[in-house]
Amino acid sequence: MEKNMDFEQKTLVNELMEGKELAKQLMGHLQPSSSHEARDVLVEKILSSYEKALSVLNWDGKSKPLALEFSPCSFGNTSPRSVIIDQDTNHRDVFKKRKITVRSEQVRVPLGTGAEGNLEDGHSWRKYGQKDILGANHPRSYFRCTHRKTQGCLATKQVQRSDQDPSFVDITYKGHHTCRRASQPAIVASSSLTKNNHFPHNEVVVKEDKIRQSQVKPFTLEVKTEDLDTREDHMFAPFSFPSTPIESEHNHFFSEMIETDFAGGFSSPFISPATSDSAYFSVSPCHKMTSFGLANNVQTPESDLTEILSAPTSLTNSPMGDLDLTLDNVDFEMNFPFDSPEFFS
DNA sequence: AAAATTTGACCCGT
DNA sequence: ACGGGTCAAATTTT
Repeated sequence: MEKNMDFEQKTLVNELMEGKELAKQLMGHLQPSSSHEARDVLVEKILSSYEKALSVLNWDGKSKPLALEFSPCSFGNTSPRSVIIDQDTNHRDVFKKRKITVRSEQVRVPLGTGAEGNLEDGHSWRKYGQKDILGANHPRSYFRCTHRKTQGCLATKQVQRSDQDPSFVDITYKGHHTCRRASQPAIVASSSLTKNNHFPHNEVVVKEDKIRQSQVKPFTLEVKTEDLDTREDHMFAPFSFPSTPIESEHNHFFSEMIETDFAGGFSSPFISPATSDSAYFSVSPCHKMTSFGLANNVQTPESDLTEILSAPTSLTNSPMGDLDLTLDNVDFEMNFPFDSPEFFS
């Protein structure tokens, strides 16, 4: 059984077992005599485990919960196979090797910013392939997170020179970064943001269609979302958009975006022509900067939020004003080939 | 020596 | 069969 598990499964089981173990430890600290700090640390670790487990499933952990259905025996000592997700009317086995959907986001950045390479977008990348793409003038490069082997981080990105404007590259980020970053470029960017007063606050534009907006807003980060996956075998609930403007932290959509799609760590000071019926909301980076601990290994929505808000500053000197950031659903294979079984055994 | 990149081969879905 | 994505050996860079 264990030998047949692929990497995600091992990671998932590992994280869940870790969480279970930590919860046990927490139980031991429930007496009033036990230290508050010890409990806090354990709670943090448990949350971290859950975050990681969810991210393996490409689920952000904050969106509306799915209808989880457990078979009668699943609360006992049964294998994870008994955990079933009920999406639509089909019962689905989490560990079946089948397609699930994860989102990706696409950004267009000018050449020379560094983001097209393996740095400058907040993460380090290792190139693992290049391919000539039919109908494209330039080859597409494939990168994965440098920490794939050491930390099992599954984030990837594809970089391709734009055909329309060869001075731009299109970067498609896929998957979550589950790695912890030794250095936090986002923090550096944040501090530079405070120095750099060109952009008193950043905005995230959420739009539901591709209607063009007349006014271009410099250094607005635009997120375009589409549900591209029309297949019936969704594992997870498709995106749903709020019909009203986003209400900060209570909004599932916002946190889902931040958590899920900016894990790629792009830097996007550029903007696209916005839409006429976009929902705008602004978040003060200063506010967010004070709202979390920077030294935390755990990837929190706040840390990602900071990343998204501050990252643009690394590219803010660019004269370019256009960025299309699309947030699409793409397919992701659960049986992702992974060649380092020694990592979890 | 280790890490990163290059590149043809291979795999898999359509 | 074809095209996109990944693997992995060879090569280059650090």
